[in-house]
Amino acid sequence: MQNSDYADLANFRAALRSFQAFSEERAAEVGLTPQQHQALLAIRGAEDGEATIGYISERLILKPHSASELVKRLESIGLIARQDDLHDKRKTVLALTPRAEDLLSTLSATHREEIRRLKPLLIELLDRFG
Amino acid sequence: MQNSDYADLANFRAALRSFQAFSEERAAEVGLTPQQHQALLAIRGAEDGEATIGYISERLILKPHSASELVKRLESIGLIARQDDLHDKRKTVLALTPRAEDLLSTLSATHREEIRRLKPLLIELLDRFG
DNA sequence: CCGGTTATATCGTATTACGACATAAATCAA
DNA sequence: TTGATTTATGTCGTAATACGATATAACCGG
Repeated sequence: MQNSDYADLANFRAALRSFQAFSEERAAEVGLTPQQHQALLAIRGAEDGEATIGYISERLILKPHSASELVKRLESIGLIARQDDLHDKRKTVLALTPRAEDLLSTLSATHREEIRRLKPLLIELLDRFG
Repeated sequence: MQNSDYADLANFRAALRSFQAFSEERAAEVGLTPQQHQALLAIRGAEDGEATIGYISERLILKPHSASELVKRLESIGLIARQDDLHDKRKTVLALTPRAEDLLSTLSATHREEIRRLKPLLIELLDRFG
């Protein structure tokens, strides 16, 4: 392992952090935490009826009860609506409220731009790993 | 903005989270938090004399006083050594202890493997953004 | 219909990044 | 040089949040 290998790793991590920092700022501008933003995105990107607490838990890699708390907060600020699953009454299917749709639409547009902007750098950094 | 655009974003974020989860697990296995691991990596990847509190702050995108606290914790568990900067007495130059070197060496090898493994997926996901 | 599993929820706790604030050293202006 | 400003680092109290432990209801196989 050479010095440059460590530098490659450090640079890759710094690029990821840069993206996260960007994302966190945009989210904060509309009053969301990063987790809240990504939960909304996970729900919006899911198939119909697929978005449950357990699904959020898988996609955000959280323990189910942590996802439960995250969803509770989102519901309390009016960004998520729950409806019982008809076939499995243990489950709660989640949907975005219109306001959440609006917020996420704006966030997603700027995020797509930022990812396009970072793409060449990320690919270059990835290529360092052979 | 189409459904697939949201799915692209959600899938990209999920891939990043997957990498972070991997990294967090490896770090935890050797008794480090993700931040501690990345601070060590930042120091190891820096040029000679470049690794200061302020440098950590920039690379990990933390407020300087948060980096100060992070470094304090690393010092207290014997992974970082401080030495005063000769030319600017405000600064503290940071160096890894031998034990930190060992830990980071192991972590870095597995991380390089994981990045190589994830590379095709990440590039495919990035390509969805045009 | 009973034991085991799954999905979700509650509560107390530990961690940690932050804001507000502080200090010392460097730098710059007059 | 002096005085003001900026830079680098540090301390303290606070807020946010993910977790472990634990709980409950619903589902499922035999």
